[in-house]
Amino acid sequence: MKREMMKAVRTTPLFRSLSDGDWRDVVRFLHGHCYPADSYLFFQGDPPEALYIIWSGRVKLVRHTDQGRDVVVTVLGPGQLIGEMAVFDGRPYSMTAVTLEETAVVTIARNDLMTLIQRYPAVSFEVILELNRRLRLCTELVRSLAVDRVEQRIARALLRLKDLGGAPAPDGEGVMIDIHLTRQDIAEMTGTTVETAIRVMSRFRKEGLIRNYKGRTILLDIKGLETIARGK
Amino acid sequence: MKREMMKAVRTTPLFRSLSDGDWRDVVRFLHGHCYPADSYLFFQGDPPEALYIIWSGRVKLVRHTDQGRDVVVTVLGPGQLIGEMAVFDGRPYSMTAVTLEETAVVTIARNDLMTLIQRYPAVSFEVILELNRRLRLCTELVRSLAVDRVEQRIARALLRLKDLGGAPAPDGEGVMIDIHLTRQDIAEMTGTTVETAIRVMSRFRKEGLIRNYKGRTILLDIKGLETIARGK
DNA sequence: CGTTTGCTTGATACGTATCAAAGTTGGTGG
DNA sequence: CCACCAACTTTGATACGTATCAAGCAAACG
Repeated sequence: MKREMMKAVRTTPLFRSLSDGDWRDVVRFLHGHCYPADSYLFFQGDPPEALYIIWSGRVKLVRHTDQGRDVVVTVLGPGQLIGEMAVFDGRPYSMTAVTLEETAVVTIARNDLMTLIQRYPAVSFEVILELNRRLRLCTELVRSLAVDRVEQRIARALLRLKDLGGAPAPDGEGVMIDIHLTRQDIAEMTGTTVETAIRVMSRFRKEGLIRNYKGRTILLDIKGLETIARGK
Repeated sequence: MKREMMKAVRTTPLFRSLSDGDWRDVVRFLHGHCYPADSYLFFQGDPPEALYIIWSGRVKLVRHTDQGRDVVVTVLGPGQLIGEMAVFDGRPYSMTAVTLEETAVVTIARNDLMTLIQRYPAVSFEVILELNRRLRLCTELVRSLAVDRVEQRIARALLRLKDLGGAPAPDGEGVMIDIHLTRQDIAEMTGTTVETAIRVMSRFRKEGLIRNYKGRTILLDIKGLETIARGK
């Protein structure tokens, strides 16, 4: 089990370019952990202890407000990194990481990681690429929040989630987003309220764009959603 | 002049940890350029040619929409990098870079930069730190756009700009934001319209929070702006 | 000067938040 | 297996913030 987990992590972008010898060196620093659904990997403001690499499951990153309203900045899945930001600059985690379902992760302690990226420049470069990817996504999210209306933002969010956790619908047609998300999560991903998120999703359903199936959302008309996402 | 420019770049975060010998190697790849106000360093969608390091002046990064409305994702000043994202992953620039005033930059061609970061791991690490910083700012911007009202977003923007281009007011009291920004720019930084931005700024002025001076904004009551920024 | 560019104000319409209440679902224990 | 509870979803009525449209004004500029 643990061996299998490590093997999967070895093919992760972060480590894929290491030689077998280097990998044997690196693997000593890795630790496996498993969390049930709705548990916290760390909280916004905690000191940076470790980098997390998701092996299985999904994790949302939530940015809290002084007041009650939270924002789900992103949802991450297998192979992706959590906590890199804090780990590299040593400042507290800027978001809270919450599991959406049972999740297994591999961690590397901050100090060990710092050693590794000095020893293996290729790992460094993969980190740069990953930060890059995040920054591009984040920039696009900023644009969307700044100029799109709720309907467009939700359409975009659904399409993004499809890319992250899409699977053919277990019954009939469509692409299922196989991630446990509440309407509240959708609302927090799109900077709106539960009620509005529900209203929009209902309308999408009535228009045949999406469909519900055991608490999951199935996308029926991706072209249609893309049209809405781009603002008609 | 050019020598002076290079000397300044040497103290930039990206290169500060290089030895004198390494620096002599690096400096061969650097090129100086100067742009008047309102000129374009590159456009969103252009292939990534080079990394830019600002020596003097200010540059805004604008993300365009399919429709007309643009978003100013950030404003950058001396010592900061432009175009890193595209340069590292090789994909087109995700934003357009426009000078807000006369601006001098140092550039490194994409290929040369790739060579450098392989040769000098310390540079790699500085890149990671810079991407980190950007990502933190971008995340906070997302949060602000998602949950804050316009008034709060503008207060936040003013405080950020103060950190970037703040200087003691040339007359009387207050801290001047020494950057040429139109109300349109403010609106595009905060995801609102010119008219709304103007209304909010006018109210701030009437309440004694800010003041105008030769086309610049002077912050008179930073505590007050911080109170508004945090939502009453 | 006239023309452009940016600033300002007002009237109105629309999108979305807010508050309230009821319906639905899944899980738990009797 | 059913009853119950808590969490989540749904719908409606209303209020509020902000966009939009329109028009006038000031300053910069060739």
